[in-house]
Amino acid sequence: MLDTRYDHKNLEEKIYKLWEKSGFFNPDKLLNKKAKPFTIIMPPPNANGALHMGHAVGMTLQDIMVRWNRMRGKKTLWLPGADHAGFETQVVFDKKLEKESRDRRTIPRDELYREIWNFTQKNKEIMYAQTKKLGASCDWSRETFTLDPRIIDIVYGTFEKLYKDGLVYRDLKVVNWCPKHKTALSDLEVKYAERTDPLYYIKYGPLTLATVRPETKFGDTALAVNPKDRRYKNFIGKTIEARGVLGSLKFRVIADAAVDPKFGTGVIKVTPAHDAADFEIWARHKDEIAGPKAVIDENGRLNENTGEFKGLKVAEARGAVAAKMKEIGILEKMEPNYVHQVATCYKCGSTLEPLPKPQWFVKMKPLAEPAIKALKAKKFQILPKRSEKVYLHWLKNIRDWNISRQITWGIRIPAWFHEPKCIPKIGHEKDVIKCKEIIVSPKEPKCEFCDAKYVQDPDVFDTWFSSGQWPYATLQIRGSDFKNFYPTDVMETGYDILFFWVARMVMLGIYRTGKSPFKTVYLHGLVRDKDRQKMSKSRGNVVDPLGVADLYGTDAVRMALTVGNTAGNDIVISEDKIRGYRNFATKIWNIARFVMMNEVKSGTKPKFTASDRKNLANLKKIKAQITKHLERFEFHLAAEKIYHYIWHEFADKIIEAAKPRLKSENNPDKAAAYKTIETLLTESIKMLHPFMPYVTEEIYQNLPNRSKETLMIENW
RNA sequence: GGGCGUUUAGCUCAGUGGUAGAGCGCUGUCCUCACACGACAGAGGCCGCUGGUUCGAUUCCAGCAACGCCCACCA
Repeated sequence: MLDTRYDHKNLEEKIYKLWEKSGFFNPDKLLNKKAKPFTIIMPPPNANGALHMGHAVGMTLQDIMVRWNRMRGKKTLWLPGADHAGFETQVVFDKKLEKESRDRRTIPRDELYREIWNFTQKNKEIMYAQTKKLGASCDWSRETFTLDPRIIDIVYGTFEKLYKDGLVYRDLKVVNWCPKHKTALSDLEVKYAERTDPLYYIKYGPLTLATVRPETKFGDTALAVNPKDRRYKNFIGKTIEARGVLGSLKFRVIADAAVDPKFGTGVIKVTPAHDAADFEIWARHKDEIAGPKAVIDENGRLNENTGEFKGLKVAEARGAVAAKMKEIGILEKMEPNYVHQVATCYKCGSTLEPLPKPQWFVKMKPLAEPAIKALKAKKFQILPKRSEKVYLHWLKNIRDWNISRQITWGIRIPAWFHEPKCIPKIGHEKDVIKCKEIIVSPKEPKCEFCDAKYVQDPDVFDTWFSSGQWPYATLQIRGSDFKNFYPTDVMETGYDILFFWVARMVMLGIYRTGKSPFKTVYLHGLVRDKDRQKMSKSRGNVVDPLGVADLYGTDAVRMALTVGNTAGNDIVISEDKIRGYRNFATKIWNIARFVMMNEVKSGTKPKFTASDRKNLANLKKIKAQITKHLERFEFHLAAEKIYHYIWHEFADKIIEAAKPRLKSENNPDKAAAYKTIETLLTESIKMLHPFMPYVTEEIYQNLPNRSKETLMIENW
């Protein structure tokens, strides 16, 4: 006889092992080879820490879909993995180094790489153990790390193809430079913050202009006005003489439509080295004005082009330069409270320094077009539906993607630069002009014409460039998986990475395979604490999903994360809610206990009453409703309905009504009462299994007559 | 400057063109032999505001307000 309490602590591990041993996590074990596939590629968690509640939400929803489809007889593959998470992991590891008073830039590359490798492998194992504890029924035989050599091969192949197709190029642009992390970032990794700064009005000879960044004036190469601005019509094309902080200067006044006549005085200074917009203005007027002249270095300090200000940090230099301007009488006025948006690093919040740097860029328009078409042609859908508009808007306005990162951790870019010295091979003295400056190749190239070495680009890819290829890459590295499981059915992930990851998977997936990598994208919300705060390590409000699972059982945590959780909306988690579903686990456990206690051994032929038949028919109706909810990705409604049915219909009404009949002597009526609740129990735990797999499986294992090895493979 | 979301019971959230739901909390009675992590009974909501459509709106439409989020090279 079962105990009065379901003992999750001692049973969960045992049950998971039972599932693993059964082999049914692997779709190849399925006997029906003609079964339709159902595939989910698990978003690989970053191997730089433990799983958090957000992961638990994703794992739960994915496992619900996977278990349900497996029970429906589909050839179900859920492929797990882990992400090396380039920049994110580098940041975590840099902090660790900082605590040990070490600096990544002074550690030999190979050594540092090995250290971080070991760090991620350790984290990976912890994460996998946590994933198992959450009950995830994924196929561990296909587990893949994003730095698997076979994956890197595919990523390199994509880069080479993009290069050949002219969709990847190296160019000098003003990029988002984080002076703390000392790397460029993509536009998506920029977080704009509102700041209140002084707006300085500075005299440039006869003209006055407004700027918040007087410290960059040493890099000015021109002044610009709007071509339609009548006030300055006579200045266009002229050169004006101005008194500068370091002596007198001459600037040409150019006309460019990008200048807003309503801002400040309608005149701006053009500083191509330290402002992306100015850089583009220069690009349009290359023959008229000088190009980027850097005055700020990678550490965010003024360089040798700034005279006495050399070595000052940008923030310090600003006031110092302004003071000097005031002293020499070129500071006309200052508005102290100018509110504007400043680009900051999404990780550390440092003000980003726009710096001119040669980087690798992906040309996005040609990749975005098919991704837009695919959605419009309903090749895939995004839930919630409203995020489709967000997706389309982003793709329509997409800009080229900087995929170079100046860090160690990641997949090194397979590009090689020709050494400066060029000693021709004998007989090729005239050919050396044909030596290629850059060669894209996974292996070190040799020059045909000279003995120069090629040196590999020290930079690594933006992680999202490789994880953007995850669905097809993970399937292409193994036998006939690609043929059997691609395109996948569902991509389940958080809405916060719609652009970072989902859109890029669609673009790269279509580019390499011709097909969208998935049919449905389901975006879940962010998990918040009871005060609606976003959970984060820096806030210190993270609830460890494994900790509460230890307390109340994984099933309770999963159920609490499912009920009330709708696509695209944030979810608030509280211990009270989890405790409530722990009570539900106990309830279903005791229902099972009651049914088993009242077992009527077969022998007496049951005589079903009208209400027995009604109850059995009603169950089918409920099940059809649950099925419909699951088909529509309404996990919250399905979970709530099952909960309500089991507790308030099955237990409260049907079982209560059956009690007197079960107390009578052995007869056809008693047999019918038993048979009815036995059937309802079996069906209930089947319906509940995708949501609360452990307790239902344990009940199933104790059932007097079960037909399958595990509940996991019962027929839905 | 664009776009989006939310506003329903004390709290956190589901839901619906026609008597309003869940978890936790609250009140009362029961330690009745499945379950006190329980049973039964109950209190508690002008379903943000204003207009419109409709026989009828919390649900559809428009406007407004509050809170929140995303996107954006106005220096």
